[in-house]
Amino acid sequence: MAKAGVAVARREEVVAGLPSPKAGQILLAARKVFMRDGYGSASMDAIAREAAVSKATLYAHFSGKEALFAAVIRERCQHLTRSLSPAELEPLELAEALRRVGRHFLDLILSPEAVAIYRVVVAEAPRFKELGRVFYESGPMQVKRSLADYLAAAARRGLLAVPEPYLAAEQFVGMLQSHFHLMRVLGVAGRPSDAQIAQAIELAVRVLTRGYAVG
Amino acid sequence: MAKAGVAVARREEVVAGLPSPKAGQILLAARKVFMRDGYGSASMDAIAREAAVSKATLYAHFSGKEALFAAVIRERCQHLTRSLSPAELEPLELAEALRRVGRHFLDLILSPEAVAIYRVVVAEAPRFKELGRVFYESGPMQVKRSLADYLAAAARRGLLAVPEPYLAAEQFVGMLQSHFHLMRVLGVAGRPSDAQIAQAIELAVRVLTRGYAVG
DNA sequence: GTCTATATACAGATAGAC
DNA sequence: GTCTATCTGTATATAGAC
Repeated sequence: MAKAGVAVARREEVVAGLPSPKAGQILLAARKVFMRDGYGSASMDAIAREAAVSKATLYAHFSGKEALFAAVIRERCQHLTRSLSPAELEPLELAEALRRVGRHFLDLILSPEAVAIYRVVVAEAPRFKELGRVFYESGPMQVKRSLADYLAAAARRGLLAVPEPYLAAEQFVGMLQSHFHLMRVLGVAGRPSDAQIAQAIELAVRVLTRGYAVG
Repeated sequence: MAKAGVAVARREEVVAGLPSPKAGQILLAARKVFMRDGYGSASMDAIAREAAVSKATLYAHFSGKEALFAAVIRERCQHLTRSLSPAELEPLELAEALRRVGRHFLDLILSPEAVAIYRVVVAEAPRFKELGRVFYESGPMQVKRSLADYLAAAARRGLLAVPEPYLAAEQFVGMLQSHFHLMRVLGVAGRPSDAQIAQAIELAVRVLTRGYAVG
């Protein structure tokens, strides 16, 4: 797929909030090429071909390769950010709320899009310093913060003894991540089965609740 | 440092087990350039310059850019692998043994070399499938395996109730990793302080031992 | 084996017609 | 704004002298 053939305008997906439709085409094509080839190996030619526009048009909308890359990353980070609201968790029993958070988190970080963006952001972090921060704050930090808020509330209700809620949240997501994310980003294994995910979540919930049990 | 000046032969470090001294120079230079620029942005010119040899010499020792990259990754993975022996852990008290493993693991994955190799391997994993496996098996898997062996032994001695030692090991290293590794590879934060590391280890040890406490 | 010099392709970026 | 055609530098890789 997407061999070196004649490029056709794609309308599979729309990038919202842009002045021109061409800018959306370009951003979508750039995303595809950057995610597939990485920043260094991606070429402006390939992006123009994929977007079905000329390179001149491409440069009319974005000042250069770096700016285009930054625009792609920012747009994707914004898109991938979907937090669980406290209102969704509050009525649930403790263990069930943690399961819900865990599943949401794993769905997020194991999706092909998230893995692809993780790869390029990590690879280019030394050269695009602010993009690493954008990624971290839009994704992992939000999940940890909302979980930390939930844990703090649970501690106030006497369900747990959590002196450092944010660190406990990091422990929880760390336990989940460890199982699958590394193997996924290294290409060693594909997406885990639902049963594997369920087992990992159960174990993490069990260790966290026992680890921070009251008394 | 390392601006576009006259290259000089470096002898800071020796790459062992190579037939020719030039091959060692080349491999060392390639490592430096690949880690700094990433695979896609690195050039054979830059590597030849850094190694203070001509490009023809470079191609006399390695068949091309891909082969050189693979050689660098394999050599580094081999070098970074240093496991804790079971004999070192056996005489220690449980919590102290876990602290020792935790500190060893964090020292390993937070070192500048490990972070640099992680970045390039993750970035190129889709195109160099076997290198992801080499990295995983030489680093994280070994640590988890030896920790799992220790946990299984502890369970046999009645110190813990660990039904799945390997998964428990993954939880432990995941809790530790979560705190720092992501921020480090994203360039959001530098190396954490000793106090931060000590706190993370204490929390992880506490949660794991309570989570898998007997009874 | 190692060099200098070069072949060949393609990169990012732009000029100028429309 | 968008295109075609092109400029200029640099990429990987190699030929041929020593």
